[in-house]
Amino acid sequence: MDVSHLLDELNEAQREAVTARDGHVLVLAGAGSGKTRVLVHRLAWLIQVDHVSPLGILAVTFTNKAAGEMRERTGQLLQVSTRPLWIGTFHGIAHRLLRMHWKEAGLPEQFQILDSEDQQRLLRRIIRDEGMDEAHWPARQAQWFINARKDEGERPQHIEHLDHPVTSTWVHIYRLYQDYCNRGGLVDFAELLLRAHELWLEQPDLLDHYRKRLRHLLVDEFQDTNSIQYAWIRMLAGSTGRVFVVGDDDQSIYGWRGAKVENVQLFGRDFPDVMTVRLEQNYRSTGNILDAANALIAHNQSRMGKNLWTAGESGKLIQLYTAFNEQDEARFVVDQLQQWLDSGRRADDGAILYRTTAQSRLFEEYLLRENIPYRVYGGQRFFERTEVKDALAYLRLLLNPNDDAALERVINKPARAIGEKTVSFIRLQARESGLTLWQAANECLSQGKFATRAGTAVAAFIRLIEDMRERMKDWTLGNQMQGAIDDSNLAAHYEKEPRERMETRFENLRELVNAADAFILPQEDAEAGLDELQSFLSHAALEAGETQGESWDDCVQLMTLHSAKGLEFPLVYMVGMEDGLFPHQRSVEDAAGRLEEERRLCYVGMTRAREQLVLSYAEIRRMHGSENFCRPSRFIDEIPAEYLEEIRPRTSSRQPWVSARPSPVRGGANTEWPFRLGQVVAHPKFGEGTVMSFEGSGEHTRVHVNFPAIGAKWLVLAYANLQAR
DNA sequence: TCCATTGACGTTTTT
DNA sequence: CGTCAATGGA
Repeated sequence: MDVSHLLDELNEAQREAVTARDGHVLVLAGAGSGKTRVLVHRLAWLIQVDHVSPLGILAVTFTNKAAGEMRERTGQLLQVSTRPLWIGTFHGIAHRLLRMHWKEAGLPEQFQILDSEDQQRLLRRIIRDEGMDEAHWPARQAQWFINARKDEGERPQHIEHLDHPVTSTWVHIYRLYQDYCNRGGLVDFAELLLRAHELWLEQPDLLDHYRKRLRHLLVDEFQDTNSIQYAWIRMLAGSTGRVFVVGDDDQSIYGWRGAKVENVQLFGRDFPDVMTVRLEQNYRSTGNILDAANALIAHNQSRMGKNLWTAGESGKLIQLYTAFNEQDEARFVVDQLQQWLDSGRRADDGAILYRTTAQSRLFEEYLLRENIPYRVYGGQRFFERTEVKDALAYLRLLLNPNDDAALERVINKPARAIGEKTVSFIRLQARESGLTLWQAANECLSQGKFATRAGTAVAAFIRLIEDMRERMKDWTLGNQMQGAIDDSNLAAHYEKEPRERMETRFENLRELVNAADAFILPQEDAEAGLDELQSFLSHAALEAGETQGESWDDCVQLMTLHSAKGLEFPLVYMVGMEDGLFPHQRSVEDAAGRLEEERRLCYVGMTRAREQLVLSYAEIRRMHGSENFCRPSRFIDEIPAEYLEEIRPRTSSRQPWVSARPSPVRGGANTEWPFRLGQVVAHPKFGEGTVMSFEGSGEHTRVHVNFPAIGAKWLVLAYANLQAR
């Protein structure tokens, strides 16, 4: 068979990976080195050359977008249907397994997926019911604890150090929460993975079946896998499966949410005969950008090592702008973008990348003022909107009235005289008898435990749900959706809101009905035994949809560095390049490789740029209400000067502060600061440290000093007794 | 039950 | 400074 069309468009390293004959393959794919291309060609190669049945291949990604792209491009390349191929996200695949084997997994058939908002609300509820102080035991932290444990594959009984009072409290909450979920048939995101893993652990026959069927496993973004995902892959592979993973340890930026870069190294140890292929030729950026990025990332100690190169030109130098303050920074970026547009380039060629979401505000303001169209990534997704989740909660109750999360959400929405008092009474009953809220409410009714008015209201709600279920059981999904919105009279609830808000809500509800109308039960969901409604609800949870229906075309792109991963733009601004902001203070303080992860984030940002990269930082930034004197990011210092071109602010003579680069900032006209930023000072107790910033004035002046031994500390200048060195 | 004021807090995000 | 959630008076 002629396979030249599969190989022609690949370079040597890519070809080596795609055509690997046996064993496992680890592809270390640098930024812009054609990672997706390799994955897609590998799929095609397996099918067309090795004649592997598409049914025997599983390809896993992290995001729905990546999964869709892989399926799409594979279809284009192969010119055959990709439907039999199992391509999906870890969560999507775990979900499908659990649907097919709900009995073996110990789940009710109508189990529902809990998104993180649902999860947090449920936890807040539990913590309150326990009579615990929410300020001391925030639901957010409980959520973090539980998900982190689940990501490590741990159940409450597996967690040690129960003698530690804080840990044991969280374990207690974990246990209560899991009981709630089990009673109501609720599965959170982490639980999907953990259950899927346990399913195989406890059902060797089932595992064996899948091992025999799925001989080829492909994993995208391997550096982002967490412990349970890695364990899941290992288990499925067994000793017969062949695993092909693609990743880049230098682009691992999700350690804080459980990703384990170590898995990249572990892979070579845990799997025998791993062939490692490095993709280092970059097809995206200019030489200068790549050289600068290489130099930066070389400062990381723990890496597998890689050096990007390009056959293209070295291109323009990286521009560095020292802004007077954050307004000046925004003004500079927006002015330059305007020039870019004036020169005939497109707005969506440009991207502004920042470390924290809050930074977008000022740029939006200036872009708006200059009438430059822009789009902010992130933010709320369609299926996460309040009104959408409210309407879906009614449908969830039709399927599974024991869904406490859904019931809590809508039992009094719109107001139907079931106030906090009645609800907490039901909760108490449920807790005492180990029932779900729905069961407890029915119980209370039949035993006449409610006061007359409350009883009538609760009975009416129960009847509402049961009538809906009865009436709508044969309706189309779209009609069910519309019916649920109408019968519940949700509109009454939003009508009390401000006009504009109400209108958006109604608009979104109409869109929801449209989405339900247009929904086609996917074949794979049908195979897993789902009906339309179940499938629709699962989709709503697993792929929350586009951020906005907003027009996508020709807008400047604003996003965090994290969300920029995987994207590319001709013109990239990395703004707020200041120590404390980027790298973020929290990452500098916590030890344990956090700084290296920040550096990787910087590397990710730089390698998004195709033609021109612009870095900027502000000398003074207002944060949390007070002015901060900033030091340029250490990452700027790590980029060799030969790749940088400094752009001076307009008229430097008018400025009260001298630029921090190359010489450090000086107190200038202000004599209140006896030290320079970056100066080494000595503290009687903490030893020597570096001055990072000042805050406040007069006797309130505080100074931020980084002590190598103990970390960074804020000191009140008047008391600290610091000596210059 | 509702809006308005107050207060706490202040990385990163997908599923 | 700006946001969000919780509290409390009408």
